[in-house]
Amino acid sequence: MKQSQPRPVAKQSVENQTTDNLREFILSGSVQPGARLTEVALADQMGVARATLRTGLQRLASEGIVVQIPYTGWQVADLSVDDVWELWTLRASLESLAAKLAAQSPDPAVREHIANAYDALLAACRRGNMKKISDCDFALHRVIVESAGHSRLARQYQLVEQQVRLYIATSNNVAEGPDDIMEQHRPMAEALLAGDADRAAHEAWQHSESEGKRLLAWLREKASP
Amino acid sequence: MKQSQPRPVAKQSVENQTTDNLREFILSGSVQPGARLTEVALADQMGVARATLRTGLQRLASEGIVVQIPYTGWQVADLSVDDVWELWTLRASLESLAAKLAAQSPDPAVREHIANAYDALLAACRRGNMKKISDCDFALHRVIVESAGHSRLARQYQLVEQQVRLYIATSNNVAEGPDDIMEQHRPMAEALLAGDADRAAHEAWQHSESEGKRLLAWLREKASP
DNA sequence: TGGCGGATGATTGTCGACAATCGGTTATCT
DNA sequence: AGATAACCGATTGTCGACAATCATCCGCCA
Repeated sequence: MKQSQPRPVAKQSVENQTTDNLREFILSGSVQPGARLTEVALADQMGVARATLRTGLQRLASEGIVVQIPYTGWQVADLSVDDVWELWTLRASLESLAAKLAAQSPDPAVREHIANAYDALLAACRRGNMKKISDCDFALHRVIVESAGHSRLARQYQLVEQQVRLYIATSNNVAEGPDDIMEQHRPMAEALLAGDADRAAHEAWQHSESEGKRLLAWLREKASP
Repeated sequence: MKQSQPRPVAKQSVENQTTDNLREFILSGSVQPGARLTEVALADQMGVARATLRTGLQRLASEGIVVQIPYTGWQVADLSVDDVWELWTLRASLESLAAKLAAQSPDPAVREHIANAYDALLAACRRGNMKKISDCDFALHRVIVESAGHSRLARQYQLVEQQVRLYIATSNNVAEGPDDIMEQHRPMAEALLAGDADRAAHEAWQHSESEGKRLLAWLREKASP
């Protein structure tokens, strides 16, 4: 019986806990991009010393989530349209590399995981449940990145995703129909399942690029009413 | 007369100075990969409080230059062959994106800067001065990355370069002849100067990949005598 | 009234001291 | 003699206090 054992303690320094909690707080959309954060208030709210909190803030600054204003305060990063373009092109480049490496992988489990994730996306699209589609879309991308077997790539991808999430959590994303989503993912998924590395890289780039272009067009339209 | 004015003070916090000095110290090869660093000794040597030094170490940890061992000490990052592969593939992907964006740039100055840097590399190769060749090779790559007009890309490229430099500064790099270096850079440079974005991206990837493969082969041979 | 300089409050930057943890050594038990 | 537990020194983790900086406000002068 599992209940006969106490739960193991997940040891984590206060610095790391503080950093993780702060990151989650910001990425959850609880504060707006551009919002000012002060060490004194946050340290008080989080029940830690200010120096401990500074470690967290500096970590989040290196992740691009906050910006340090010396002697004045900190701000939640506010992404311009150019910033979004940079993040999206970077993400596309990383996805392209991930797709190439995943397609090259000799491990049959890789092919299987990607096929399962793609099938789940197709099933969600046929059911038309947009929340489920979004989840499966995200899951497919994550499986591809994890299948690349490249820890730095996965880490960079996560950092870029975080920053994109910071922006999108405070904006309504452009909605798309299930048929479009299926069609967009088909060439990339086929290349991946066929083990065609160059085509997988190319199609992953095309997919990300078209997605990014649509988002940028929407942002520009929103910025000029 | 310039001498009639005192030199302006470059204001920089002690935290940032400490971080920069520490980074330079490590990247200069003064300490070996895997070497243990302690906060007490470094803070004493650098004449700052330990907490100030911690800021620097944590920053360098996020850059991949040092590794934190909780309650024990810090280590200069020691790159395995797999690490080098990861850094090299990441670098190739970033260079490929930079080449694509630079080739797409409508600004004629971009074309001119790349042409100048390529000409300098060719001239150095004809003279056969290996130090000069190395400098021009590096300069060409840097011009391409800067020409992409993508600050995050430039930043990521620099971070990857730093880590590669950490490793190579302590190893003898594989020497290559001037003719080979000229030949390797020709397809990429031609595509860039022709404004052919897709070919520039492809050739940049090919160039970086072949360079990385040769380094990895050399490392694997060195690891098994 | 407008501009400039100084003061002030709010914040961050830096410091040294105390608390927590780890790895190695020594002592004790079987 | 080998295994285990306790101890200890060296280090990092965390804290609160003092120092430095910035932006804003107020007062003064032309």
